[in-house]
Parts: sequence; C-alpha cells; structure tokens
Amino acid sequence: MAKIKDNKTDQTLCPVARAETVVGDRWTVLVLRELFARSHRFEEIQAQTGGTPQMITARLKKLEADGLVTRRIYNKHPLRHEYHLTEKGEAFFPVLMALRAWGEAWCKSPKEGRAMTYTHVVCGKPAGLGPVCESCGEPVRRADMVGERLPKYQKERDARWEAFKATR
Amino acid sequence: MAKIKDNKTDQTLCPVARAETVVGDRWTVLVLRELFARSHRFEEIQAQTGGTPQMITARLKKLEADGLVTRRIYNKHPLRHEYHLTEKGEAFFPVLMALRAWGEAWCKSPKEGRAMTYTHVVCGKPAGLGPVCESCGEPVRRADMVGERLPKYQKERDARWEAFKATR
DNA sequence: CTTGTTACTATGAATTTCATAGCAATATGG
DNA sequence: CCATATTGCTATGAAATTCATAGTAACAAG
Repeated sequence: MAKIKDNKTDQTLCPVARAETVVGDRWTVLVLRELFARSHRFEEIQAQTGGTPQMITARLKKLEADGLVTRRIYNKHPLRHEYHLTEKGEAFFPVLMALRAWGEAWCKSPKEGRAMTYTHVVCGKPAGLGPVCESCGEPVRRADMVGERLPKYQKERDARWEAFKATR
Repeated sequence: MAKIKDNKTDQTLCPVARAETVVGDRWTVLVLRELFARSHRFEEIQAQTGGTPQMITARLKKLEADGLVTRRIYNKHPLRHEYHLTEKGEAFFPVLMALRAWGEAWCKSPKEGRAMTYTHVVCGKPAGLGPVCESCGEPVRRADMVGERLPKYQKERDARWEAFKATR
C-alpha cells in the first residue's frame, strides 16, 4: 500500500517544485536555451534541439501559456511567428547560467573545452562560469554579457543545421 | 519529412544539454531538493516529493550512476541505506538556488510568502534570493548558508509526512 | 505549373508513468 | 511465540507520453 494522495505540487509553497512544473523538462530547457541563443524561429529551434515537431510545438505552447514566451508575427500570408522571451522568460537566465556552469564543470571532460565564452561588457573581460564576473567580481546580468561560441561548438551547430536542412 | 538524425545530446559540446541528460527531469530535481534538505532516507524522499516508489528508486539509481549520490549503509540486517550527495551533487546547489529564486519571484503570488529563509553565517544576516548575499554582497556558498523553513512551509511538510504515514 | 519554404499536424508503435498491491526481513509488544 | 508494525522496496497492468516517420497547408519563386 505504497500510495500518495493529493500530489498537487503546484499547490506547495516550495518554489523549486513550482518552478519544476514549468521548466522541469529536458525539451523545455533546451527550447529556452535556443531562445536565449537568439533562435527565434520554429525551424531553428527544432534543428538545434533535435526535437520532433510535436515536442517543440508542445513546449512552445506551454511556455506561452506559462508566460515565458510570446509569439510575434513576422509575416502574414502565410501567417508566421517568431518566438521571444518575456520578462519572466528572461528572468530564467541565472538558472540557465548556473546549469551551464555545472554542466561545464561536472558533465564534460576537461579536454573537450568550453562551448561558449562570455565577456562582461561592464569591465570588458571574461566573465567565467560563476554568478559574479571572474574578472571584476560584479554580479553578472544578462544585459551585461556578450557570448561567443567557440569554433568547435559553432561548427557543431552549423553541422546540425545542414543535417536538418538536408532531410527536407 | 520532418526528421532529425543522430539526436545524441550527450555528445554535444553544449553544457546545458549535457546537464539536462542528468537532471532534466522533475522527479530528479525534487529528489535533489530533498537531499539538500537533509532528507536522506527513501521514505522521507518519497513522502516529500510525492513520487511513487518506482519513480524514487529509478531517480536514486540514476543519480548514483551519474555520480551525484552515494548510498551509505546505516543498518545491516535488514540492509538499509541512506542517500547522500557527492561533491558533484553538492555542486548542483547554485542551480537549485537559482531555480528557487526564479520560482519565488515568478511562480508564486506575493501573498503566499516564502517557503524558506536563508541566513548567511559569514555576516549573520539574511542572504535573500540572489547568488550574492543581499546583506553583505559576498557570493553565497552552500556551507555558509543556514536555511530555516517558515512555519507555513514546515506545517505543509509535516502534513505530507502524516498523510504518507497514514496510508501504510 | 512545378518546385521550394516554413510550420506545423497525423499516425501508430514503443516507452514511460502512475496508481495500486504486495513482499521480505526484521523489530517490537504482549 | 506470535501478531503487528516498520522500512524499502518490487510487481502489475492501464493510461499517458514520446518517438520516428509521413504528410499537409499556404503561399513564393522561377
């Protein structure tokens, strides 16, 4: 009789549980990563996350319903939308950065090298992985960061795009 | 022909994708939350996350395989284990804190109030929600934080425990 | 009037999750 | 001894989700 009643995590006071009902899903986080990487179109997001159309459609719809994403028309006839982060979506940035830092430090072998480098434009130096700039010690904010993909990672993304295009 | 080949996210250079293959799952994050909250036994974790036994067993096994958790025998005959965070698991703390901050700020109505308060023992004052102490400005580390559950949240947890015990 | 582009929807098999039940090994109380 | 309680799972089958693959809708370009 191992049972749990009333598993309503969205009614808990715990902010982690609340957040997880929104972003507690691999595809959702990958979609958010792409939006932060300035991929705003369905195709780009699909290609770079490697998700099926349904996965991406479902996540974008849920993210919109949860208020992290807005659709913006960039073409009528045929109707086409771009997906952009709202303020709530933008506010997710520190979580992504913390996840990135943990991923770099604990989920990769050192010889693989980094995927990105971020420059802290306030001081003009590398920001490193932490929540404060490793060069000047100030807390880093999304607006103060300029990211650059390292060649190897850029090539990986280009290759994914080519591979995607080749199948359609 | 909308298809993607070779969706091997664990081979990408992207640290976010790498991290997500490990922690990109609601139950996994909730289990980690409990381990950080010093719930080390299967029952406690099950009761507080609201997961079924299989969900918890599967996550704990995967977390162990991925090196975030170790089992520690606390009783032979019958063999009983406690689950503890490894260094890799402990290093996940900043991600959880960022998620907590986002959850408090964007997934709850203000009148609900916080679940926890953290004191930064270095300065003895409230640490707030950010990656740096709101009182002294220093980056906060897990070892320098003392968390306390607010009464409402503590009651919620007590109630969950009682409800769980009542069914077995 | 054929081919290409973009953003999906449709379908069915495979996998995962969930709720519920049960069990094994021992401690505890009478 | 014997019944009941405790702890940490495993077993089972229905329900939901995911995945791979294919196809469609609405136009644009040549």
